[in-house]
Amino acid sequence: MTGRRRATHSLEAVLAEAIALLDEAGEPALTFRALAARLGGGVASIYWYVSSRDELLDRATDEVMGRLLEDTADLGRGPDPVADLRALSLALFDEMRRRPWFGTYMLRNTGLQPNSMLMFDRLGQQLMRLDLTAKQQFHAVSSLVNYVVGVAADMAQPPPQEFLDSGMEPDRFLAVYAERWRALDPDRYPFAHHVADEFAVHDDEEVFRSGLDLLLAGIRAQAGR
Amino acid sequence: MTGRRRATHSLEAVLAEAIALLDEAGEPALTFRALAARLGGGVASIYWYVSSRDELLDRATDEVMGRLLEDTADLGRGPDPVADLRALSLALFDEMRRRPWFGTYMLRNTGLQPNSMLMFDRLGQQLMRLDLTAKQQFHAVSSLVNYVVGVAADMAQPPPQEFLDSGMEPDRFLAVYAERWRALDPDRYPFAHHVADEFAVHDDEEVFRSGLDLLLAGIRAQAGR
DNA sequence: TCGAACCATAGAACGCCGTTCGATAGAGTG
DNA sequence: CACTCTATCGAACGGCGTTCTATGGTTCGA
Repeated sequence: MTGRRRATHSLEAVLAEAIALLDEAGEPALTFRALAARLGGGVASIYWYVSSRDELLDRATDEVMGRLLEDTADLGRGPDPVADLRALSLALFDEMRRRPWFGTYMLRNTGLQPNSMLMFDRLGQQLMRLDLTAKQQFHAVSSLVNYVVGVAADMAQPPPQEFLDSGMEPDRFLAVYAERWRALDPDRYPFAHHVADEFAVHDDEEVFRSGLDLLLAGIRAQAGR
Repeated sequence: MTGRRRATHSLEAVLAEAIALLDEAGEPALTFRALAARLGGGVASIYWYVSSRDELLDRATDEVMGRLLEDTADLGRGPDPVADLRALSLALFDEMRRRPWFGTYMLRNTGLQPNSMLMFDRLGQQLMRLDLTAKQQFHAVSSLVNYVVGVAADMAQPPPQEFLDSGMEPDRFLAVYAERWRALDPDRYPFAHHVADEFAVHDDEEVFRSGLDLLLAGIRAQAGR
């Protein structure tokens, strides 16, 4: 009944607001001060739930991965393991495009988050259905995960400051870059000229898929089917 | 003849010391204060040569890429374009393993550094020797570069703090992780158990090569040779 | 030889960050 | 009611990138 003088939090609320902050403005926007302001409390309170910024990012990442696992729970039971591998990879990639910070942090994370490990295992389980040695399976999953995470992290980079400042639409953005490719010395950069038109109209997801399919084709060939 | 009262720098010296700092202690170690101390001058002086920390990293990265281009100038004239592609990719990967910060920054960098662009073009020139459409060529190079940079960045992550603190040798490190895999619930993590032994003895470079060869096999198949 | 113009250097400060410390409000318990 | 334990918070610390302003040192025309 007396007016509340102090805010009250919970780990769930902290993670939820942290993820919201990350989604809205990217990784650099997640500061303890911004987070505290959102929670309506003081900075130091957050340390009750989380012992460092790194752990906060860790937990946020694992939380998102957990949701992704739920959303894709049905993938992995199809007749063709390679098709399941593809579907899972695409789901992962989609999430990383939706949340650039997610992919970037996956890359940094070397630890053993429960849900990331579960995702790794689900991919591996598909490989176990193929006729490959354990070593081949391990290599295949590693390559695949590294490819997905690496490419997603790469493509998730925000456009340089100069474009954010100019308020240009993202579509024009590619065109401007293609123009720069064409402006290069053709003798030194023959390939850039050769593919400038492709670059100008390319779709990141399609590029991702084409590399993914190259990898999957290789895996399929190794397994002899 | 009179004692020098002020330090004197140059862009070359700034870049050289910055690279030395990065090589010795990684990206976080590159601070303007540490760099100024090395150069024997004040912090603000560095801004005469470079307008921000980002530009400093940019220039350092491009400098390293320039040297790498020189060192590998002979690659790219062999009879088999795919073999050249492979050799270039391995050279890139090696450099990124030697300099973790280099790979990590390549990932972040979306801009148009002259030497990175040259490397991209040299890879692309190999693709031009294959019988593929421009679109296929563009996709293939993108996939390849993304794979190399992504995987290298992933593998370049330093071991977690707990290991640095414990003073454990890097070899034991893998073994400890493998032990953790084995300690997981076998019903929830069947694949982790299945490949724990492989993981315990794996070699990052071999894993990289196996994925690279999957990609290259796919490209070769596309080109019909 | 002098002084103006310019290049390069640097000290000090600003604002932001993650993190720590100590105080304390409020809920639960006898 | 007193005691304990949980959770909250204001204030401060040290380090960071960056900026401002002053000034040392050099060059060069008159």
